[in-house]
Amino acid sequence: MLQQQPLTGNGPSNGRGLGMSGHPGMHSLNSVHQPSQHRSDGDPGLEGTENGHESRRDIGDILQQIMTITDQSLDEAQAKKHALNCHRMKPALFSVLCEIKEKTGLSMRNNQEEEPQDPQLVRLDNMLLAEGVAGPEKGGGAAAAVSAATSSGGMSPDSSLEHSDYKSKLSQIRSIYHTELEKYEQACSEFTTHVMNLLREQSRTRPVSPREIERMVGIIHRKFSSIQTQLKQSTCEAVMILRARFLDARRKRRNFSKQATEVLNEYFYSHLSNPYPSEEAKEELAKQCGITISQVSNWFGNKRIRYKKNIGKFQEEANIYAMKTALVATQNDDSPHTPNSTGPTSNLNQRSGSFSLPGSADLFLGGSQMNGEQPGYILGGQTNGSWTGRNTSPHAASPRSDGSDHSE
DNA sequence: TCACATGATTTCTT
DNA sequence: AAGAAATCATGTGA
Repeated sequence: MLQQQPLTGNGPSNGRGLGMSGHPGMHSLNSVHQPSQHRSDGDPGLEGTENGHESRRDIGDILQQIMTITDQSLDEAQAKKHALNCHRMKPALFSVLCEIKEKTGLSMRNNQEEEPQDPQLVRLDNMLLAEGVAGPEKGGGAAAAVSAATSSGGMSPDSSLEHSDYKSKLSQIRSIYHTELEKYEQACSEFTTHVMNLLREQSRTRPVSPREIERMVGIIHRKFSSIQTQLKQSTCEAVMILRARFLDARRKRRNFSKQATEVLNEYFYSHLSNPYPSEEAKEELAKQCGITISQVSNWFGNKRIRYKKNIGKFQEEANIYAMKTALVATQNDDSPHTPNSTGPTSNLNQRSGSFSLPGSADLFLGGSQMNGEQPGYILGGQTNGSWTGRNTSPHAASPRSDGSDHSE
């Protein structure tokens, strides 16, 4: 480690002090602490004279006063400050400080670099904007979240309640955020003004450039903006929690509408030999039922497994849908010019092309009661009561795609 | 409150 | 990756 230089010394090569030549009082300033050194360097200066002693005492006093100014009461300090301002040595001190500043100023200038905008802050800002917390009052994330949530399960009657609850909570967060932000901004500007006033006042006794004031303002703003970042962070967290809760609430199981279940059941029972809707059919069903494709898939998955597990239980339901579809088909037969306009499944039938009309083997459920026994004819050739011949793709090997699936 | 229905999720199989 | 099967969690009606 380097040996620290004695604070009071000029240093081995710094006999010139801090470039104080030309200022009559400066030699004395140095000599306050090191009179013996100065006396021996042959510089006549002011030493040894009455005047010199007096000046030395003056400067010493001034420095002493400056050093102890923080220990004094405000009134006392104010008085001292006034005295200092009026002191005859003040201009000298001021110009010394100017010179020192000139020398040290270079390093300060290098610190003026504009900091790039904090990416985290940018992210937070973007998020708050997207969530509708920052920026314009309406629309934005609230609507987006609501639509995202509702798209996965259709709009149930009470969803509007939850929706408004979400919105009110979000606007609560929003108002708190804006209040706090305003408070911070106000505090920031108050503090900035205060500091600027202080610096302006100080500029009477020490050199304070406008640029320096500007720099100080920048520092204050950065400090306050870090507080604002924290506020933004907390707000984002609150929004995330609210949103998660809202979406969780939406995720709660909700029975599909009667009409949706009917559409799905009609498809299921009219394709009983191969109840595996294609992607296209799923899409169409989803559209008709106001649910998502994955919900259609879930429904068919559940239906297949539950049907298979307890065919007897579903027999009645199967018959009802078979009759229904048969009725629709009969009506279609009666009015051949509007063949696809009657039932919910007509579109699907048309779409898939091979889906059958009345008399389809799928619909031939017969009147005989199954008593819970496995109805082989319902399940077509898969007499083990399972469609799980998944070695053939359900879609590709659609039983009626070749018109041969009439055996049930 | 309970049993059952039902939509969703998870794990495993093909 | 799609589907089967098991399971979970909630809705619903008695």
